[in-house]
Amino acid sequence: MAEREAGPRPGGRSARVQASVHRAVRALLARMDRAEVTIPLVAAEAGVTPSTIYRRWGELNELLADVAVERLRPDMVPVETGSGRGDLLAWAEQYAEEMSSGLGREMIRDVLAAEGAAGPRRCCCYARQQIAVIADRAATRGEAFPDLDAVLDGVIAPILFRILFDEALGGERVGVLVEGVFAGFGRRA
Amino acid sequence: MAEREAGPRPGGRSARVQASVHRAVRALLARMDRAEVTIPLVAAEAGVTPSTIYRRWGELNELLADVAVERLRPDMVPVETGSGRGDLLAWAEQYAEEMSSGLGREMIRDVLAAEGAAGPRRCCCYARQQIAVIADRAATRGEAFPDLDAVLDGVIAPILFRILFDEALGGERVGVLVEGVFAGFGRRA
DNA sequence: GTGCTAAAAGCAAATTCTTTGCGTTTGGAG
DNA sequence: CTCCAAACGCAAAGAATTTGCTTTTAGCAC
Repeated sequence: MAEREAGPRPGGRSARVQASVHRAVRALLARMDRAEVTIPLVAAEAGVTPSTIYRRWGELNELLADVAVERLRPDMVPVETGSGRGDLLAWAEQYAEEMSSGLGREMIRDVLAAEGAAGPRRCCCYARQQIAVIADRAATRGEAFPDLDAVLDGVIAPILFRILFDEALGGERVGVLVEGVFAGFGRRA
Repeated sequence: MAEREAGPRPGGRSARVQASVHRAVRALLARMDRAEVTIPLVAAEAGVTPSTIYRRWGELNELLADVAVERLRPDMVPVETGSGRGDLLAWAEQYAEEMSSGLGREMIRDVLAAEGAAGPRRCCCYARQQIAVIADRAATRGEAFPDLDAVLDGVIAPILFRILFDEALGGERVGVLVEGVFAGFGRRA
């Protein structure tokens, strides 16, 4: 946890530019189609020159991915329901809903479209961390809770797979996935 | 199944142009980095003018996605091993390996990066069809075989999720996934 | 076959985006 | 305070994208 975001020391000029560019991207994304957003537009909105953005991010995809990863970072701890299973179900349902929205889907695609695997990895980490919180709480209560990877494969993976490749899963289907993971416990290496 | 690919009547000029553009894309992709491929380059390689490509595909992403979907179409029936479980395992292992390769991963990302959900849907259909073949064979033999969606969620989804967001799964892990799907039978609605 | 038509391709100019060299500003370190 | 390296602005050069117009082509009716 040495790095914060993609920016250097906080407070410097560099950080201010990054912040205003990110803000500009969010503003543009809110009022126009993603296909119409261009770097010169973002630059104008942010009050910087295009070359600044080109030098820092290289291309639009990288910038959009950068912004998307930041927006995908969870901003609250999973709600507590009394049981690990309940926590996971509640969290997974909310996760599925957020990611299924038009904006959510676009952000995932932006993250995947960027070069390198850093962005996707970080998104994976976000989910993993949230689940770890739930798992820790369950352990504290003395409950059994499935392996982290089992949850990733059994719940997160299908949710994202359906959003990306097929049709978003409804809440009941998410519930079935959670049940499945809890039913299939000790089978994993 | 009224449409063939993305092209109009076969044999026309339109189809010839599409074929040569696709060929050009594959040729360029084979000898340079994807980031260096541009529409003017493809046009030159294909012997057409850039505006032809712009009018037909709009942007590079769409063209790359178009080519990628075609390349992702399975070109053979799943190998027969004697049991549904064996068939599925063999097929899933090969699928995971193909998709994990640098080229495979790039093609998936290209498909996802394009506008609209048609490309990803088609990829999903390809996998579904292949699994359906295996399931049908199993049914003919009188074997029990898990639900198609269970296989998609339990095997395909984790494979693709790991490739896209984390680290590709090894063959053993694929085997575990297949086992899991067979172990978790009638639980699904 | 001949001529007609609509769809698609070519061409080229206009526009917009991207890259790059160079000078200036800025925040931090000595 | 002074210096330095990193980052930014500016502007010109280079590429890509869009677009109006013309030409070609394949299919169809006669």
